[in-house]
Amino acid sequence: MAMSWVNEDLSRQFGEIATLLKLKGVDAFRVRAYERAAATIGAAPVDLSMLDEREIAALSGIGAGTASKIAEYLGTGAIAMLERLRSEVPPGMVELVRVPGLGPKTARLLHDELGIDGLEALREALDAGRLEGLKGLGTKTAANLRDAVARMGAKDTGRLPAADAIAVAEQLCATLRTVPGVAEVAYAGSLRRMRSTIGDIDVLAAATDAPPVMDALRGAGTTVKVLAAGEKKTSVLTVRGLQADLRVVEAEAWGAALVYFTGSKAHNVRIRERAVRQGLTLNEYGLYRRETGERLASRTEADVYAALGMDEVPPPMREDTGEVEAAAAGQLPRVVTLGDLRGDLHGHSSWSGDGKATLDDMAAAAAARGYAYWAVTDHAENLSINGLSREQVRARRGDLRRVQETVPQMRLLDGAELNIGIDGALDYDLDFLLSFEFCVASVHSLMQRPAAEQTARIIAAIEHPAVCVIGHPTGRILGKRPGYDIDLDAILDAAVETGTALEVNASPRRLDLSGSMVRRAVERGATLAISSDAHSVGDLASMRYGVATAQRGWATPAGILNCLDVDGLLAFVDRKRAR
DNA sequence: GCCGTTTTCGGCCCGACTGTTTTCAGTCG
Repeated sequence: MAMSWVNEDLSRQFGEIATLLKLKGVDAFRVRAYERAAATIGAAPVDLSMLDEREIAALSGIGAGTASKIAEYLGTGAIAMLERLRSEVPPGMVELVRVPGLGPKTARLLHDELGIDGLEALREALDAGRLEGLKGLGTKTAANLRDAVARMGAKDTGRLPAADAIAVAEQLCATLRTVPGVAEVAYAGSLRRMRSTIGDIDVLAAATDAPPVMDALRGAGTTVKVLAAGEKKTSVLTVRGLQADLRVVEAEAWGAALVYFTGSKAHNVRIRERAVRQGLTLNEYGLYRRETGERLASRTEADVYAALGMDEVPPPMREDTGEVEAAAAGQLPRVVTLGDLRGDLHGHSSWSGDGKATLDDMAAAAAARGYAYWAVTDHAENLSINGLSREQVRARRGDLRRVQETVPQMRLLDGAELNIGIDGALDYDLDFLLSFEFCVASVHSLMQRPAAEQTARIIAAIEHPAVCVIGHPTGRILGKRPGYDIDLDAILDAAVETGTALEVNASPRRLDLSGSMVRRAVERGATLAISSDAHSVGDLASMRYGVATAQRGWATPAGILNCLDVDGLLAFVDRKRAR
């Protein structure tokens, strides 16, 4: 994607440096420094090519050495140190450490002793039984590696879209809640932080007796293979090639364990460093005074952060992208929460071909969520199968007036989700468009166009007086298709200039804008709309994933369109139209 | 390599599990 291509490439290159250094066996702290730099760069809300070397060195985790390498990359397009490392480390070793359970030490051993230079050579050596007998490697290790290599060849591997992982995780949690003696169960990890794709499922349980909970996981219907089973922790392979890790703790340690298990790893390392500087030590059982061993906090996450002298950090923000410093200074932004939302501005009824519930049912469910308004934005005429003709729009308006009577406490807004044509043209005509109360405009076709063309068509829609929100701005479907190429900064500038909002589509299949794009939008002062894009009653509950995604981008209620009350919202529409 | 309420050197988060070891190294998160 056009956005932050420089950052992504740099992040990848520093990640590769870290991997190669690890394979060379250098000091682990140096490796960690490069890993941290890669993470910082990958999450930076500003394109690094826009900054000078001093500003780059001011980023947390980036010092003079890394900054000069970044400058070198920006000047020459390459980092000489990386080129040198690539020539020094046999290429196949990078492939070897991708095998779960096979780390740098073993990779080095396999290469030096057996000449194994890649996955294929490892397979052959395993088949020939050549690993057994190597010092430190027995028959069990060989069998585990054989399994791991075989799994790598299977179809269902790698990260899953959040929507799929949520389904597995919730099923797992439900199973564990039925175990006697279990006080609390929650999923943590990247799922709780609401990353858009999920590598594994982390489940935490509080119970007086751990073994029955472990047994329940091993026996769960979703469990394919047990990878590790100890007193405090069990790891299994579940359906869809997803690993699930379960930790069981006493209820008194719940908060500390939740902090630990939610991560991110980088966030944990940073707050543990902070603890050490205060003469404390933090682990999954609590925050302790170093000298006396006295436990200062552990029951809730709020207790732990408070005892560290920090604001409590919402899980989606725990990525070590500045939140630790901000929370320590008491300056963490008060990010948007579900309770701040006054309505939902993108939803469908059965008037659209793809809507699965009637206007009555959708409106009743939206009202039951306590919304002050709900915009029904059925598809417009240019979406051939699902769209509404003008005749159907007029008929729906009659229906809308009738349904409005049934939900007196909530304002139903007569809306549409328009189609952005290849040249930026919209459905209907100007007068008809202005007869709607609220319009979202989205790209639904011709998604593989060059960035310049794609950007221009979206900006054309942004400039249209009837368009209040651009729906799912990048068009990505997680696990299925990447977003279209756009120049996000140009789109953000146009949105700010015209007073148009960009959507944070809350569907866990989309999460579009992404968290990092939200952060960029917030930096540039763009208005966002968090919308469920519900096609069914159940979809309305997806809003929480949109809120989490907005939190990942540090969005505050002040920048969210649907945190406004009805009057504020309608004033926003009027201002846009007056331009 | 980074960093500072130990501030330009000397530290750097902490624990669980496995396998192959008789006390611990390697890997993972």
